[in-house]
Amino acid sequence: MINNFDASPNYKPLYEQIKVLITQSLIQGEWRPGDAIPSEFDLASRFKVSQGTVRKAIDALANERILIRKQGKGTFVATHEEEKIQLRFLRLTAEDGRKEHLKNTLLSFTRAKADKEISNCLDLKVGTAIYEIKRLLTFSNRPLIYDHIVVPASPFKGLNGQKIIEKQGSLYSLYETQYGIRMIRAEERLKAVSADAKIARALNIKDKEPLLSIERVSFTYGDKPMEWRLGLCITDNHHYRNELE
Amino acid sequence: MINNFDASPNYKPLYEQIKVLITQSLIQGEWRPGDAIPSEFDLASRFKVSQGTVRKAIDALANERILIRKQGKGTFVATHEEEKIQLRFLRLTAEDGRKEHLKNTLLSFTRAKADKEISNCLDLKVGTAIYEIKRLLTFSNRPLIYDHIVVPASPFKGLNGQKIIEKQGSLYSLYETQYGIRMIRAEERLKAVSADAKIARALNIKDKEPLLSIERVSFTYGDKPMEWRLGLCITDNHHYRNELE
DNA sequence: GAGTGGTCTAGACCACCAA
DNA sequence: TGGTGGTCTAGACCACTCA
Repeated sequence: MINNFDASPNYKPLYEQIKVLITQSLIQGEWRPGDAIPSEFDLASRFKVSQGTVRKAIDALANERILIRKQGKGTFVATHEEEKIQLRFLRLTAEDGRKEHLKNTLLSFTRAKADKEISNCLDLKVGTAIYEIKRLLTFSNRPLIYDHIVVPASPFKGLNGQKIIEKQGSLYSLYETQYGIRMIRAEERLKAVSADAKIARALNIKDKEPLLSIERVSFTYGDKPMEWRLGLCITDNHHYRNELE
Repeated sequence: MINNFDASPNYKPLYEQIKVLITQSLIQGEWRPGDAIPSEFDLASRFKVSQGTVRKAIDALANERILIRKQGKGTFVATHEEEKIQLRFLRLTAEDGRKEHLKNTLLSFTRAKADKEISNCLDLKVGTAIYEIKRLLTFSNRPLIYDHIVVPASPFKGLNGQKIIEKQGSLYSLYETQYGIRMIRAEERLKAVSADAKIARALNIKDKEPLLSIERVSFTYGDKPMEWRLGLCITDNHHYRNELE
């Protein structure tokens, strides 16, 4: 670790370098989701910097919700599991704000090859093996979301419909517990669309009813895209909440 | 400024207290949008704390994009004006990502009294005077958004249709330059809806076409709600982009 | 009580900017 | 050259957790 202030034209602050080193350990699986990472002083001596510098690197990662600090206990690799709101990325809320019972129904699970569009989204070569999942999400016994999900096959080797059915929770927690893959952020594109006949039947609504279309690409450590999904949502009695800053 | 560690049950870190003091100066208009605030050392001696503590308070405010740091120059009160992307809160993007020429057309400007719903959203008493604005936003000569905007009248005394027409840019920059009121964050609720006859005519589309409905409440310093708006957007060739973290 | 993260200070030096 | 923000260090002490 060299503090090369003006030596190099692409100078990076020490704490940024530490941040990269910690991220690399996460990518390599040295610490898995839910694990405690070494204390700030341990990391400081390992990287030969002061505790304050390690602290600033961890601050940044904690801000991005990649790490979770717990006073008196330690710093932990974030998981979807432990989040109170089970579904971090699910922004759909009932108009009256009440809690709802969530259920998901698997419609299909297939293995396929990436076409041009998918390979572009997930940064794969055309023809790479992928898994495709279609499912229905039910809120308080009413189907509200039709999901179409695509992931590359190789990092999720052995994934199958049975596993998805058994694990009744979020797919993201399945990714973490079974494959050590955590999604750290996602990009979404929202549109209003009309339900086509097939979707309308699945969601038990009329043809042409307006649906909120949510296309999402999720990224894991190192900003690698790992999942594409398209959700079609009934929003007559629900809304997608968002906060702008 | 007292470092009352265990003295008080509702202990707040010093830097949080400093943050509140700075925010109060912003609310009271001591520094207006675009102004430089005093240097970290000046604030430190004013508040009788170390420069590092002031720094941490400013860090937090800079993260919330309330202040903007400029190395070598100073720290400034953020403005909508200086943001490259003129319309910070406008998330609508063309499918192909190209830049578009924006224009807005005022449909109506009226003075009215807050009903129950509005007074609830804006934290006003029922019957408080408000201004209502209806306008059309045009992207590259095609009308894409029908906006209905409500603000309380008293903080925006003297606002009228003429001013809105003259200032062809974002309403938010008008609020800042004319009234010193800056919106620091907003909450949105998105839904897919069907165009009713009136809206369809205004947007030059067929009845019942799906529209993206965006209901937004914007907040100024001290988290005070100051504007309600409902936007109805055509999304056949555009999408609302969002990032989840 | 030992160990962890959280706050606060003081001081050194670097990078950027303007006059 | 002087002033500003940006980085880094070292050390003190507080708050929380657990054995």
